[in-house]
Amino acid sequence: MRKSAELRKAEIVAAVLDLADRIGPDRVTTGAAAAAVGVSQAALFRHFPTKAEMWLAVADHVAGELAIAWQRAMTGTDGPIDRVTALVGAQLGQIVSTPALPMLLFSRELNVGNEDLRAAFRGLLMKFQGLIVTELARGQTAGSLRREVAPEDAAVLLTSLVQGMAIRWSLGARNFSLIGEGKRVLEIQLRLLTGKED
Amino acid sequence: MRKSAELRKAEIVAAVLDLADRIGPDRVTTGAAAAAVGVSQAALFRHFPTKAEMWLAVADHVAGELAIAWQRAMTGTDGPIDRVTALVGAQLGQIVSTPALPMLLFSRELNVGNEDLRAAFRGLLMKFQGLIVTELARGQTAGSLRREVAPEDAAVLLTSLVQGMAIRWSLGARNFSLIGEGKRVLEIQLRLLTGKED
DNA sequence: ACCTAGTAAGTGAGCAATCACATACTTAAG
DNA sequence: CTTAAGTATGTGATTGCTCACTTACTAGGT
Repeated sequence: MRKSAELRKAEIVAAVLDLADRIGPDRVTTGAAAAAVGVSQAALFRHFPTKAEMWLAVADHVAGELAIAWQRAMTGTDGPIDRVTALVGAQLGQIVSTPALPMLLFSRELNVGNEDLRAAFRGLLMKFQGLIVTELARGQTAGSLRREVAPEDAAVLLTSLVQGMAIRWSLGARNFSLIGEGKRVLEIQLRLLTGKED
Repeated sequence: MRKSAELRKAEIVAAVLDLADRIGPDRVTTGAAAAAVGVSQAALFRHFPTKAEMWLAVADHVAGELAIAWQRAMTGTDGPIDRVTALVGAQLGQIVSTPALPMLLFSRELNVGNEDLRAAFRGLLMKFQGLIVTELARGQTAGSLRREVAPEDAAVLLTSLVQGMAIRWSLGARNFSLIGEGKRVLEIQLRLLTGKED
């Protein structure tokens, strides 16, 4: 069947993400992606000049989805601590709906000899970290975060938590709710950071 | 030059780990590993029947090194909190001396269709987690860990910290001292967990 | 008529694994 | 102590396979 290029590209990107989750990013071949979409392998190269460009499109898509989720988290909440909770929740939600995300971020496979892609993903991580630091700093001046912990260090603890939970979920046959468990542990960490004993 | 099989195997394992770090585990070909050792590609199959068996030997080596490091951490310290510090420090040290470790542990590439290897690495993670939980539980009965945090949850926070720092170090061109920064952030987290304000 | 999305059939490169053969060590007999 | 047989480690060439990417050609939409 013939479809518009835009639609096909989106289909391909979705298929690549799905395959990356199931078999690992580096095992995603052009043939496998094409078969998942239902076209010939050669058809892929109508839409992307090289496989590397295809991955860049995937990165673009992921970056867009993350930006939307972060935006929603920021506008839907008041107060720094609530915002941090929402940001972490958004991140966990994105991981659940795009389970290949941790592997894409953490596997060097894709990034070796693909500097653009590497930079794209690193930029995403740093942006998230930056949002968290900003909110924590705001929280500290408002008195809701312990004074003796630097916002940067607290942000490291929180982003590590997301990564740790994601990896645990990814490796461990996904036998628990990432969002549920993540939020539970996040609350523990936030209680430690705010000093509240509620 | 001719060498004993034992020596060669060790050389190959070391070369594989080095290559895995530099180009990514999945890009380690038998040819590349052989070249790194200085023998022909065919020679590899004198020492390992298949490439998969070669990776199992790598896993064995890594597991041995980790076990030694943990053992040293446990016997060299008294008191639960010091032991946790030493265990985390040992883990960070192993990552520095075997930088491919996080990728091996967290990348699904190698593990898909290689269930033995996957099980080997997952077992290592669980063993580490178990050691931490045990020490934290001991610390809690001794009163040095806050009562309201379950040892399992605290262990998740601590192992996540290791993973988060390792990933940050791995992605970020290694432009900081993993051990130095890791221990600094670990101390912050431990202060939060113990409730000590020293 | 003309572009656009598609295809079938390649091409060359890189891969794990095999094979026939070579050369260094080990061991046991004379 | 020498030497011949046997074994352990190594090699170059090759095989069968998969991959990204190309080329020549085709059909649907406007």
